[in-house]
Amino acid sequence: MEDEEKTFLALEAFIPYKLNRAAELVSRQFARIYKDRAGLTRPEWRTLATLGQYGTLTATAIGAHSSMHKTKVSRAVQSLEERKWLKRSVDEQDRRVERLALTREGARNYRELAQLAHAFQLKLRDVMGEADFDALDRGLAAVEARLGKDISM
Amino acid sequence: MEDEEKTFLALEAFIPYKLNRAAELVSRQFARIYKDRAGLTRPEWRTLATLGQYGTLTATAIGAHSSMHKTKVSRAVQSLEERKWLKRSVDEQDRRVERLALTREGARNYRELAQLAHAFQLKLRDVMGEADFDALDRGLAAVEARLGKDISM
DNA sequence: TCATAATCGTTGCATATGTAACAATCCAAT
DNA sequence: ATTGGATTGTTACATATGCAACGATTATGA
Repeated sequence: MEDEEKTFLALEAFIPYKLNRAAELVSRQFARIYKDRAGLTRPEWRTLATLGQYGTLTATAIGAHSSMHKTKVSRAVQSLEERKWLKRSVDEQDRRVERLALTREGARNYRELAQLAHAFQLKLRDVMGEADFDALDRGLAAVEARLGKDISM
Repeated sequence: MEDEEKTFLALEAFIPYKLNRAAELVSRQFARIYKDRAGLTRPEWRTLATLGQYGTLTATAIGAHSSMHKTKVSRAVQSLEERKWLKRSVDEQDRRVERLALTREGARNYRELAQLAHAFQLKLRDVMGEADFDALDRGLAAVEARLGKDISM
Protein backbone atom coordinates (compact mmCIF):
# COMPACT_ATOMS: atom_id res chain seq x y z
CA MET A 1 0.00 0.00 0.00
CA GLU A 2 1.82 3.03 -1.24
CA ASP A 3 0.95 6.64 -1.48
CA GLU A 4 0.13 6.42 -5.16
CA GLU A 5 -3.34 7.47 -6.17
CA LYS A 6 -5.70 4.53 -6.23
CA THR A 7 -8.13 4.70 -9.08
CA PHE A 8 -9.28 1.15 -8.55
CA LEU A 9 -11.21 -0.36 -5.70
CA ALA A 10 -11.79 -3.98 -4.76
CA LEU A 11 -15.29 -3.85 -3.33
CA GLU A 12 -14.89 -7.14 -1.49
CA ALA A 13 -11.96 -5.65 0.43
CA PHE A 14 -13.70 -2.39 1.27
CA ILE A 15 -14.74 -2.20 4.90
CA PRO A 16 -18.12 -0.49 4.49
CA TYR A 17 -19.12 -3.17 2.01
CA LYS A 18 -17.73 -6.01 4.11
CA LEU A 19 -19.52 -4.70 7.17
CA ASN A 20 -22.85 -4.50 5.43
CA ARG A 21 -22.42 -7.88 3.90
CA ALA A 22 -21.52 -9.54 7.19
CA ALA A 23 -24.35 -7.76 8.98
CA GLU A 24 -26.82 -9.01 6.40
CA LEU A 25 -25.54 -12.56 6.54
CA VAL A 26 -25.76 -12.72 10.31
CA SER A 27 -29.05 -10.84 10.51
CA ARG A 28 -30.64 -13.14 7.99
CA GLN A 29 -29.69 -16.13 10.08
CA PHE A 30 -30.92 -14.70 13.33
CA ALA A 31 -34.07 -13.27 11.79
CA ARG A 32 -35.15 -16.79 10.99
CA ILE A 33 -35.46 -17.35 14.71
CA TYR A 34 -37.69 -14.44 15.63
CA LYS A 35 -39.55 -14.45 12.34
CA ASP A 36 -40.26 -18.15 11.99
CA ARG A 37 -40.68 -18.71 15.68
CA ALA A 38 -42.65 -15.67 16.73
CA GLY A 39 -43.61 -13.85 13.55
CA LEU A 40 -41.75 -10.71 14.59
CA THR A 41 -40.17 -8.10 12.38
CA ARG A 42 -36.78 -6.71 13.27
CA PRO A 43 -38.17 -3.50 14.80
CA GLU A 44 -40.58 -5.58 16.83
CA TRP A 45 -37.83 -7.90 18.01
CA ARG A 46 -35.66 -4.98 19.03
CA THR A 47 -38.49 -3.31 20.88
CA LEU A 48 -39.26 -6.52 22.72
CA ALA A 49 -35.60 -7.02 23.53
CA THR A 50 -35.19 -3.48 24.82
CA LEU A 51 -38.25 -3.62 27.05
CA GLY A 52 -37.20 -7.04 28.30
CA GLN A 53 -33.80 -5.68 29.16
CA TYR A 54 -34.78 -2.38 30.77
CA GLY A 55 -38.33 -2.84 32.01
CA THR A 56 -40.62 0.15 31.68
CA LEU A 57 -39.49 2.71 29.11
CA THR A 58 -40.83 5.47 26.94
CA ALA A 59 -40.87 5.11 23.18
CA THR A 60 -38.09 7.63 22.86
CA ALA A 61 -35.93 5.66 25.28
CA ILE A 62 -36.53 2.48 23.31
CA GLY A 63 -35.29 4.21 20.21
CA ALA A 64 -32.20 5.47 21.99
CA HIS A 65 -31.29 2.03 23.33
CA SER A 66 -32.01 0.12 20.15
CA SER A 67 -30.88 2.64 17.54
CA MET A 68 -34.25 2.90 15.89
CA HIS A 69 -36.06 5.82 14.34
CA LYS A 70 -39.05 6.96 16.36
CA THR A 71 -41.49 5.99 13.63
CA LYS A 72 -40.11 2.47 13.66
CA VAL A 73 -40.57 2.33 17.40
CA SER A 74 -44.06 3.76 17.15
CA ARG A 75 -45.15 1.13 14.67
CA ALA A 76 -43.46 -1.72 16.50
CA VAL A 77 -45.12 -0.67 19.74
CA GLN A 78 -48.50 -0.61 18.03
CA SER A 79 -47.96 -4.10 16.71
CA LEU A 80 -46.78 -5.52 20.03
CA GLU A 81 -49.69 -3.86 21.77
CA GLU A 82 -52.14 -5.54 19.39
CA ARG A 83 -50.52 -8.86 20.25
CA LYS A 84 -50.94 -7.97 23.91
CA TRP A 85 -47.23 -8.38 24.49
CA LEU A 86 -46.93 -4.90 25.93
CA LYS A 87 -49.17 -2.38 27.63
CA ARG A 88 -49.14 1.39 27.64
CA SER A 89 -49.89 3.66 30.54
CA VAL A 90 -49.91 7.41 30.75
CA ASP A 91 -47.17 9.06 32.74
CA GLU A 92 -48.97 11.39 35.12
CA GLN A 93 -45.83 13.43 35.63
CA ASP A 94 -45.47 14.13 31.92
CA ARG A 95 -48.56 13.49 29.93
CA ARG A 96 -46.81 13.64 26.60
CA VAL A 97 -45.16 10.38 27.49
CA GLU A 98 -46.31 6.79 27.49
CA ARG A 99 -44.77 4.31 29.85
CA LEU A 100 -44.35 1.01 28.03
CA ALA A 101 -43.90 -2.35 29.67
CA LEU A 102 -44.18 -5.98 28.65
CA THR A 103 -47.21 -7.98 29.69
CA ARG A 104 -46.78 -11.35 31.29
CA GLU A 105 -47.10 -12.96 27.89
CA GLY A 106 -44.66 -10.51 26.34
CA ALA A 107 -42.15 -11.23 29.08
CA ARG A 108 -42.54 -14.95 28.57
CA ASN A 109 -41.83 -14.61 24.88
CA TYR A 110 -38.93 -12.31 25.61
CA ARG A 111 -37.32 -14.88 27.87
CA GLU A 112 -37.72 -17.56 25.28
CA LEU A 113 -36.19 -15.44 22.53
CA ALA A 114 -33.42 -14.21 24.80
CA GLN A 115 -32.41 -17.79 25.36
CA LEU A 116 -32.44 -18.49 21.67
CA ALA A 117 -30.38 -15.37 21.10
CA HIS A 118 -27.75 -16.57 23.51
CA ALA A 119 -27.72 -19.96 21.86
CA PHE A 120 -27.32 -18.25 18.51
CA GLN A 121 -24.38 -16.25 19.70
CA LEU A 122 -22.70 -19.32 21.16
CA LYS A 123 -23.21 -21.21 17.94
CA LEU A 124 -21.86 -18.33 15.93
CA ARG A 125 -18.80 -18.25 18.12
CA ASP A 126 -18.42 -21.96 17.64
CA VAL A 127 -18.79 -21.75 13.87
CA MET A 128 -16.42 -18.81 13.52
CA GLY A 129 -13.86 -19.94 16.02
CA GLU A 130 -13.13 -18.16 19.23
CA ALA A 131 -10.25 -16.03 17.97
CA ASP A 132 -12.09 -14.70 14.94
CA PHE A 133 -15.24 -14.11 16.93
CA ASP A 134 -13.35 -12.15 19.54
CA ALA A 135 -11.59 -10.17 16.84
CA LEU A 136 -14.95 -9.27 15.35
CA ASP A 137 -16.32 -8.28 18.72
CA ARG A 138 -13.32 -6.09 19.40
CA GLY A 139 -13.50 -4.43 16.00
CA LEU A 140 -17.20 -3.70 16.32
CA ALA A 141 -16.68 -2.20 19.75
CA ALA A 142 -14.04 0.08 18.29
CA VAL A 143 -16.40 1.28 15.57
CA GLU A 144 -19.02 2.01 18.19
CA ALA A 145 -16.51 3.84 20.36
CA ARG A 146 -15.22 6.04 17.52
CA LEU A 147 -18.35 6.62 15.46
CA GLY A 148 -21.08 6.00 18.01
CA LYS A 149 -21.32 9.63 18.96
CA ASP A 150 -21.56 10.27 15.24
CA ILE A 151 -19.08 13.10 15.31
CA SER A 152 -17.27 14.24 12.20
CA MET A 153 -14.60 11.51 11.98
CA MET B 1 -20.59 -17.27 31.44
CA GLU B 2 -21.97 -20.49 32.75
CA ASP B 3 -24.28 -23.08 31.36
CA GLU B 4 -27.27 -21.69 33.19
CA GLU B 5 -30.24 -20.70 31.10
CA LYS B 6 -30.08 -17.08 30.11
CA THR B 7 -33.42 -15.39 30.18
CA PHE B 8 -31.93 -11.97 29.82
CA LEU B 9 -30.10 -10.41 26.90
CA ALA B 10 -27.99 -7.29 26.71
CA LEU B 11 -28.77 -6.04 23.23
CA GLU B 12 -25.67 -3.88 23.07
CA ALA B 13 -23.53 -6.98 23.58
CA PHE B 14 -25.35 -9.10 21.04
CA ILE B 15 -23.34 -9.61 17.88
CA PRO B 16 -26.14 -9.34 15.29
CA TYR B 17 -27.15 -6.02 16.81
CA LYS B 18 -23.59 -4.76 17.11
CA LEU B 19 -22.90 -5.74 13.52
CA ASN B 20 -25.91 -3.90 12.20
CA ARG B 21 -25.19 -0.88 14.30
CA ALA B 22 -21.57 -0.68 13.17
CA ALA B 23 -22.54 -1.24 9.56
CA GLU B 24 -25.03 1.60 9.74
CA LEU B 25 -22.60 3.96 11.39
CA VAL B 26 -19.91 3.33 8.81
CA SER B 27 -22.30 3.28 5.88
CA ARG B 28 -23.82 6.57 6.90
CA GLN B 29 -20.40 8.16 6.91
CA PHE B 30 -19.36 6.78 3.58
CA ALA B 31 -22.72 7.45 1.97
CA ARG B 32 -22.15 11.12 2.52
CA ILE B 33 -19.36 10.89 0.00
CA TYR B 34 -21.19 9.29 -2.88
CA LYS B 35 -24.48 10.96 -2.07
CA ASP B 36 -23.33 14.50 -1.51
CA ARG B 37 -20.61 14.32 -4.09
CA ALA B 38 -22.28 12.45 -6.90
CA GLY B 39 -25.94 12.12 -5.94
CA LEU B 40 -25.76 8.33 -5.99
CA THR B 41 -27.82 5.87 -3.99
CA ARG B 42 -26.13 2.86 -2.47
CA PRO B 43 -27.27 0.45 -5.18
CA GLU B 44 -26.00 2.92 -7.77
CA TRP B 45 -22.66 3.29 -6.03
CA ARG B 46 -22.26 -0.47 -5.80
CA THR B 47 -23.13 -0.94 -9.43
CA LEU B 48 -20.65 1.71 -10.46
CA ALA B 49 -18.00 0.19 -8.22
CA THR B 50 -18.56 -3.29 -9.59
CA LEU B 51 -18.41 -2.22 -13.22
CA GLY B 52 -15.34 -0.13 -12.50
CA GLN B 53 -13.67 -3.10 -10.93
CA TYR B 54 -14.59 -5.78 -13.43
CA GLY B 55 -15.23 -3.98 -16.70
CA THR B 56 -18.05 -5.34 -18.81
CA LEU B 57 -20.56 -7.45 -16.93
CA THR B 58 -24.13 -8.63 -17.11
CA ALA B 59 -26.71 -7.45 -14.61
CA THR B 60 -26.73 -10.85 -12.98
CA ALA B 61 -22.97 -10.76 -12.56
CA ILE B 62 -23.17 -7.34 -10.96
CA GLY B 63 -25.63 -8.69 -8.45
CA ALA B 64 -23.38 -11.64 -7.68
CA HIS B 65 -20.32 -9.48 -7.11
CA SER B 66 -22.07 -6.79 -5.10
CA SER B 67 -24.59 -8.88 -3.17
CA MET B 68 -27.58 -7.10 -4.58
CA HIS B 69 -30.99 -8.34 -5.53
CA LYS B 70 -31.59 -8.31 -9.26
CA THR B 71 -34.32 -5.70 -9.01
CA LYS B 72 -31.94 -3.40 -7.23
CA VAL B 73 -29.39 -3.92 -9.96
CA SER B 74 -32.00 -3.39 -12.65
CA ARG B 75 -33.06 -0.05 -11.20
CA ALA B 76 -29.53 1.11 -10.52
CA VAL B 77 -28.53 0.27 -14.08
CA GLN B 78 -31.48 2.24 -15.43
CA SER B 79 -30.49 5.23 -13.37
CA LEU B 80 -26.84 5.11 -14.34
CA GLU B 81 -27.81 4.71 -17.96
CA GLU B 82 -29.95 7.83 -17.80
CA ARG B 83 -26.95 9.66 -16.42
CA LYS B 84 -24.94 8.28 -19.31
CA TRP B 85 -22.46 6.71 -16.93
CA LEU B 86 -22.94 3.28 -18.45
CA LYS B 87 -24.03 1.84 -21.76
CA ARG B 88 -25.81 -1.37 -22.62
CA SER B 89 -25.18 -3.60 -25.57
CA VAL B 90 -26.83 -6.79 -26.58
CA ASP B 91 -24.81 -9.95 -26.32
CA GLU B 92 -25.10 -11.60 -29.70
CA GLN B 93 -24.16 -14.97 -28.24
CA ASP B 94 -27.00 -14.84 -25.71
CA ARG B 95 -29.67 -12.33 -26.50
CA ARG B 96 -31.29 -12.55 -23.10
CA VAL B 97 -28.24 -10.81 -21.74
CA GLU B 98 -27.10 -7.22 -21.76
CA ARG B 99 -23.43 -6.43 -21.59
CA LEU B 100 -22.96 -3.42 -19.34
CA ALA B 101 -19.93 -1.17 -19.30
CA LEU B 102 -19.08 2.27 -18.00
CA THR B 103 -18.89 5.16 -20.39
CA ARG B 104 -15.90 7.44 -20.36
CA GLU B 105 -17.73 9.74 -18.00
CA GLY B 106 -18.82 6.84 -15.81
CA ALA B 107 -15.25 5.62 -15.61
CA ARG B 108 -14.04 9.08 -14.70
CA ASN B 109 -16.49 9.30 -11.86
CA TYR B 110 -15.64 5.79 -10.77
CA ARG B 111 -11.97 6.66 -10.50
CA GLU B 112 -12.76 9.72 -8.46
CA LEU B 113 -15.01 7.82 -6.07
CA ALA B 114 -12.56 4.93 -5.84
CA GLN B 115 -9.92 7.35 -4.65
CA LEU B 116 -12.29 8.81 -2.10
CA ALA B 117 -13.16 5.30 -0.97
CA HIS B 118 -9.52 4.52 -0.37
CA ALA B 119 -9.09 7.75 1.51
CA PHE B 120 -12.13 6.90 3.59
CA GLN B 121 -10.75 3.51 4.48
CA LEU B 122 -7.40 4.96 5.45
CA LYS B 123 -9.07 7.54 7.61
CA LEU B 124 -11.22 4.91 9.24
CA ARG B 125 -8.15 2.88 10.01
CA ASP B 126 -6.54 5.94 11.45
CA VAL B 127 -9.53 6.82 13.58
CA MET B 128 -10.02 3.28 14.83
CA GLY B 129 -6.39 2.44 15.32
CA GLU B 130 -4.55 -0.18 13.36
CA ALA B 131 -5.05 -3.05 15.77
CA ASP B 132 -8.80 -2.60 16.11
CA PHE B 133 -9.21 -2.05 12.40
CA ASP B 134 -7.32 -5.23 11.61
CA ALA B 135 -9.35 -7.13 14.18
CA LEU B 136 -12.53 -5.92 12.52
CA ASP B 137 -11.26 -6.90 9.11
CA ARG B 138 -10.32 -10.34 10.34
CA GLY B 139 -13.66 -10.87 12.03
CA LEU B 140 -15.62 -9.78 8.99
CA ALA B 141 -13.60 -12.10 6.78
CA ALA B 142 -14.43 -14.97 9.11
CA VAL B 143 -18.14 -14.22 8.90
CA GLU B 144 -17.92 -14.19 5.14
CA ALA B 145 -15.97 -17.43 5.11
CA ARG B 146 -18.41 -19.27 7.37
CA LEU B 147 -21.73 -17.79 6.34
CA GLY B 148 -20.99 -16.55 2.84
CA LYS B 149 -22.18 -19.73 1.23
CA ASP B 150 -25.29 -19.28 3.33
CA ILE B 151 -25.41 -22.89 4.39
CA SER B 152 -27.25 -24.04 7.49
CA MET B 153 -24.83 -22.94 10.20
C1' DT C 1 -48.50 35.32 33.49
C1' DC C 2 -48.08 34.74 28.86
C1' DA C 3 -45.90 33.71 24.70
C1' DT C 4 -42.49 31.16 22.42
C1' DA C 5 -39.76 27.17 22.01
C1' DA C 6 -38.95 22.38 22.77
C1' DT C 7 -40.42 17.51 23.32
C1' DC C 8 -43.31 13.27 22.67
C1' DG C 9 -45.55 10.24 19.80
C1' DT C 10 -48.49 9.65 15.48
C1' DT C 11 -49.61 9.95 10.72
C1' DG C 12 -49.45 11.39 5.59
C1' DC C 13 -46.58 11.09 2.04
C1' DA C 14 -42.84 9.83 -0.94
C1' DT C 15 -39.26 6.59 -1.63
C1' DA C 16 -36.94 2.06 -1.33
C1' DT C 17 -37.19 -2.74 -1.29
C1' DG C 18 -38.40 -7.66 -2.18
C1' DT C 19 -41.71 -11.13 -4.14
C1' DA C 20 -43.97 -12.88 -7.75
C1' DA C 21 -45.25 -12.87 -12.36
C1' DC C 22 -43.94 -12.08 -16.91
C1' DA C 23 -41.89 -11.98 -21.97
C1' DA C 24 -37.98 -13.19 -24.32
C1' DT C 25 -34.52 -16.33 -25.01
C1' DC C 26 -31.70 -20.33 -24.44
C1' DC C 27 -30.88 -25.23 -23.11
C1' DA C 28 -31.82 -30.24 -22.53
C1' DA C 29 -33.83 -34.41 -23.80
C1' DT C 30 -36.19 -36.78 -26.54
C1' DA D 1 -36.79 -30.39 -34.72
C1' DT D 2 -39.80 -29.82 -30.80
C1' DT D 3 -41.32 -29.38 -26.32
C1' DG D 4 -40.66 -28.54 -21.46
C1' DG D 5 -37.73 -26.38 -18.37
C1' DA D 6 -34.10 -22.75 -17.12
C1' DT D 7 -32.30 -18.27 -17.29
C1' DT D 8 -32.20 -13.08 -17.96
C1' DG D 9 -33.94 -8.81 -16.96
C1' DT D 10 -38.23 -5.90 -16.19
C1' DT D 11 -42.35 -4.56 -13.93
C1' DA D 12 -46.65 -4.60 -10.83
C1' DC D 13 -47.73 -4.89 -6.41
C1' DA D 14 -47.36 -4.94 -1.45
C1' DT D 15 -44.57 -3.77 2.35
C1' DA D 16 -41.01 -1.16 4.89
C1' DT D 17 -38.80 3.03 5.79
C1' DG D 18 -37.71 7.95 6.72
C1' DC D 19 -38.98 12.81 6.49
C1' DA D 20 -41.91 16.37 7.55
C1' DA D 21 -45.86 18.12 9.60
C1' DC D 22 -48.98 17.79 13.22
C1' DG D 23 -51.65 18.00 17.98
C1' DA D 24 -50.82 17.67 22.61
C1' DT D 25 -48.12 18.79 26.31
C1' DT D 26 -44.33 20.75 28.94
C1' DA D 27 -40.38 23.94 29.58
C1' DT D 28 -38.30 28.46 29.16
C1' DG D 29 -37.90 33.23 29.82
C1' DA D 30 -39.32 37.84 29.37
